[in-house]
Amino acid sequence: MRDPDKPQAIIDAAIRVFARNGYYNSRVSDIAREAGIASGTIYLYFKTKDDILVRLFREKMAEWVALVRKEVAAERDPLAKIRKIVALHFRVLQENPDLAEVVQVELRQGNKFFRGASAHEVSAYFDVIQSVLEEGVAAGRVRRDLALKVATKMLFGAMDQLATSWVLGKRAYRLTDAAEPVASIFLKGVTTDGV
Amino acid sequence: MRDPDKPQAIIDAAIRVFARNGYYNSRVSDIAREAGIASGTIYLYFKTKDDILVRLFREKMAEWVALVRKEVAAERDPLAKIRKIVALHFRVLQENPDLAEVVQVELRQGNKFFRGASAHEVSAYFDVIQSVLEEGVAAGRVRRDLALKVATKMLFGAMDQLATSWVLGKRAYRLTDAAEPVASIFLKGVTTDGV
DNA sequence: TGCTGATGACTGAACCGCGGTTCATTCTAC
DNA sequence: GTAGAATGAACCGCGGTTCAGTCATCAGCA
Repeated sequence: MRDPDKPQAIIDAAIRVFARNGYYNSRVSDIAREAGIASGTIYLYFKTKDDILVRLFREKMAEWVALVRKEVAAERDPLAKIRKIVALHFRVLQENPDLAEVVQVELRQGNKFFRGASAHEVSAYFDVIQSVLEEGVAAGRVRRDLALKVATKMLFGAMDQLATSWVLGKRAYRLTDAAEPVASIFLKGVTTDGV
Repeated sequence: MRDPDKPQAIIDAAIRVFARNGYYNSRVSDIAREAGIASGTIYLYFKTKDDILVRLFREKMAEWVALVRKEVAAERDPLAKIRKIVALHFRVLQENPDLAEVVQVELRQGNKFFRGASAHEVSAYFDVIQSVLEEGVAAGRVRRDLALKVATKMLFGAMDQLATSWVLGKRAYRLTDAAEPVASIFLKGVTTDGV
């Protein structure tokens, strides 16, 4: 019987290897060595090299969205939910530097991901953000005339850029320190005035 | 004598080819065909395939920053300058769809660009944004306690994400329509209150 | 003006290294 | 003994790069 833990082990090895060398500069044999198996074995569990990256991303993104959903549900106040999302976004990346490297830098290869295989997973994350903003509008805490889709993309883009800068800057500071200012600036931008 | 227009022609051809097929799926011979020359000729003007992408990006980014600097200088009010930057950012991309495709999707390959060759050009753009925010603080229009670097990255990230979504969504709407909401939300987030 | 040789841009077929993938063989567990 | 998981050397297609040959241009000369 095929080892059910092996795909996971391969994905974990791939994250380390891609973080170190980048996707295009990593050989399948490098991943195999990192995982302590033969290169041919990888093809028992993954169709192609691309398939490793796609499944890596899908798996991590699904975990991420599930975590965010859970934490957001535990919060009452819509504005606190936004703060929670930002804090979580930065905390997950800070605590998983290899994953951060792959997600922020390597995973932007061509169309393949954001346009292709994982569009669904990414838009699930957008949906979470947008729902929270909708709640905020319903509760009268967020401007009723807010362009929701634009605001959603802005928040994601802002977090994403902070994360990318942090990764490219060799993680020289604590990303989580940016959570408070990011959330504050964004919230000031979208909330109703006299509150 | 070497044709001084040829590098430009090659870069323009490369933009079209990369926009169509992506960087890694484009052969040097594809670029040559698009430019109407032989593949070997490219190596008279460019050291390697990577060199094409690096110089393409540097050239376009330098043009971009120069344009933004000029337009910003023509404006007095710091807040109007921010609005100008956002409008320009979106307008340039909207008017150059092939360039937009390359910049938003293809140019994110691995470390090579944002970490490597073109870090300087990118940070010049960041500097423009940050200077404007500083002016705003000096003029009392922007909150004095604003985390400038964070706000700068947030604005860039927000614009970048809107642009990326627009490109990935096959440019189904007018990107410039997003300029007003993006600028308004951002400005509401960073300006001093009672103004 | 027409001829000639030199210069160097241009060409594109062929080369060659790389690395993803395969598969004949070996190993392991039951 | 057997099924099927694992191995890893070898295969092979791809495409970036090279370079020997071709062609265009022009200065010098009769």
